Amino acid sequence: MSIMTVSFICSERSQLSKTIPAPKRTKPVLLTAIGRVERETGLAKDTLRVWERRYGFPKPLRDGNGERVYPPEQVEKLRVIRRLMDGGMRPGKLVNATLAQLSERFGASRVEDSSRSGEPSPMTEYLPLIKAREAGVLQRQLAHDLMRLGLQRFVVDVVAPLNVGVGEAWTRGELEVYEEHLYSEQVQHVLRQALASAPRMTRAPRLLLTTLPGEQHQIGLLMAQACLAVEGAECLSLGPQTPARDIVLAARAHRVDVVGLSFSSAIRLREARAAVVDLRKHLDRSIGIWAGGGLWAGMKEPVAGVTMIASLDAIPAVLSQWREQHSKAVYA
Amino acid sequence: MSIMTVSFICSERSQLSKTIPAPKRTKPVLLTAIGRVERETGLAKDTLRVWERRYGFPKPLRDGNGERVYPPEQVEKLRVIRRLMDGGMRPGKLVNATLAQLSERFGASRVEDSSRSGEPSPMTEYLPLIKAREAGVLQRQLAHDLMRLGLQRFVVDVVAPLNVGVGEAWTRGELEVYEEHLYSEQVQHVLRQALASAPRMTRAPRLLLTTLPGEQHQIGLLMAQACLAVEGAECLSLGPQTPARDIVLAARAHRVDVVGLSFSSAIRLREARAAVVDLRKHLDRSIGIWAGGGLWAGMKEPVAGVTMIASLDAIPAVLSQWREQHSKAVYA
DNA sequence: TAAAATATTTGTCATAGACAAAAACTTCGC
DNA sequence: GCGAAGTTTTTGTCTATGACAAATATTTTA
Repeated sequence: MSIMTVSFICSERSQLSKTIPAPKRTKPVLLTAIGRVERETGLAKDTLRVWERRYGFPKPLRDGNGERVYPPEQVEKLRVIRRLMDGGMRPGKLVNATLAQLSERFGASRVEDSSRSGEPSPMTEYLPLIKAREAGVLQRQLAHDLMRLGLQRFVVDVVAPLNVGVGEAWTRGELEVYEEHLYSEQVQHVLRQALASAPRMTRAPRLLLTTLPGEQHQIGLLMAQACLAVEGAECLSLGPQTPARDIVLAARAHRVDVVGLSFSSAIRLREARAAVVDLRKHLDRSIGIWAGGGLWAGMKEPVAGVTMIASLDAIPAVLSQWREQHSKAVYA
Repeated sequence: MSIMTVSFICSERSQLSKTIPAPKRTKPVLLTAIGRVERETGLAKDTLRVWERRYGFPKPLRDGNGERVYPPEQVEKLRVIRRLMDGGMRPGKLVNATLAQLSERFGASRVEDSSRSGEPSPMTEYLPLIKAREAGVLQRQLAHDLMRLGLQRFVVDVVAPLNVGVGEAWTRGELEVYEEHLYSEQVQHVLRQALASAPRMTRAPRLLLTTLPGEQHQIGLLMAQACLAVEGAECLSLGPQTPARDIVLAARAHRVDVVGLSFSSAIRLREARAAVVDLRKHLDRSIGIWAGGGLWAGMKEPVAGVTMIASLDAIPAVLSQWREQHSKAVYA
């Protein structure tokens, strides 16, 4: 699954493309099997079954083989519940509410951030652009801010708060998934372009950047890469979702000084902690681990041998600290 | 899970970064719970349990609660089996072989492609660069070929065969996962830069590009975007893994003419087919669906109302056919 | 030799019970 | 009233075994 075998090549010319013109008619009621519901909602099969047992929802129909088939309303409600849970609510209070009642709760998520009207948040400027579905305008505005502020400030003052804001807006039900996808794609585009034109540094430390399996979000990675590049660190990105074993192999092969990992808030703190602890066990002691992402701010007990970086702001300090500690041993 | 809540911001300055210097010592035998094995190997929990029951492998230890804990050798063997299965072999023949025996079978995958020495395949040129772990050199070589050939030919003649070759080399055990990750990252980088400098077209058809949930590979998407951009089609990419429901919403909101989906060979044909059929049911009839990816070449029965594009070569033809069919109705 | 029929392999789904970690709630001491 | 400590509830994930249908392999038939 994690490996690419994209093959756009095939031998027979006659089969390169085929279309059948007439779309066939099917009955309008579309039922979804449990496997697909899992993929669509992100709720594990076990969870769906145990909810049914405990709360009586979802209550799927059964097909000829006694297998669950979920009508679209239930899938939709599950999707909404999932959203609210990502915002911190608990399923027991949600499953027996009607869709209308659930919608009311969207506003209940923390709204204080955007209403703190003192400083003009990037959200007030960008949210309309995202909602207006103007990809071109959005991208130009981002590029403009990048030019105006420089890469470092652009990432810290614009992109980072925007990510938080977009995530919150989504939790409140103000943004569709596809709007968030589109936003994400535009930001990535601008960041990658900026990184391409940044001069390639070869100063220590050498960093290997990636995310662990399950963490799909590339933006955190790109933001970190940008901040590190500005400070002159040599970055090597593997993209998202590298298995721990391969991180260890890659770190050795490329002789990096530090492995940098990015975590979004979509991952639960406990799992993230366990994964980092695991990596620390396997990775050579001489290689540092820097774990970045806002979720670490909420952690009580730090992990031994791992530097938690809860804010991009902290990157320069961490970098110079590393350089100070290693300057005597290596260069002096 | 599919939503970004990356938050690199936190309120307390004092907690922005924290390190504990001394890595604690733990016993060297590391056991893995079934959930993590699923994530690491891509084999579903149900599958792991049913293999244990049927074939006697894997045979995990049990912890205090009677839960399975897998020693690293077994996880490693599962990883190898998974690889060989991706190459078309069946688990029943593999699980009871030793690791050494399994390694022998790597060569059994199709090798004819690379050995067809008549034409100089891009693989012969690039594989050493990937193995040499020279990210910079690799990227420069790609950029050079891009300049030399132009975007269209670069994608069709270099990137596409390279993807196939890298996938096959990985199946044969010649490439590590992290080498493939690194390759993928460099290619993406070059493609995105090329796309950025390509002029923005506004000719019909308007396309919405994305992949379905479960399909993570962005390269196919980028290659398609490149080929379409060259032909002047207006592309809007949502990035990977947009749920079907959100594709429908986005297609309506952005008033696109066609939804383009990319599929890598990592996904099974049957599942891909089912997903496309499902999308066709939900999407407005007036909006076309183009499904790209080599796996379609092996399909017997096409899906009604969906254009299967098994090769990037075919994109220009499909485009001009679309334009011909729609020129009378819209522009004349 | 190709197509059709049969057999095997294989992944996924079902049931229901159990348990531990996290969250929520209660009590206690200051 | 407030924070720490203890108790209860909630919740996700795990266990076990049985079943079945789709995919693949094998044999039989034309």
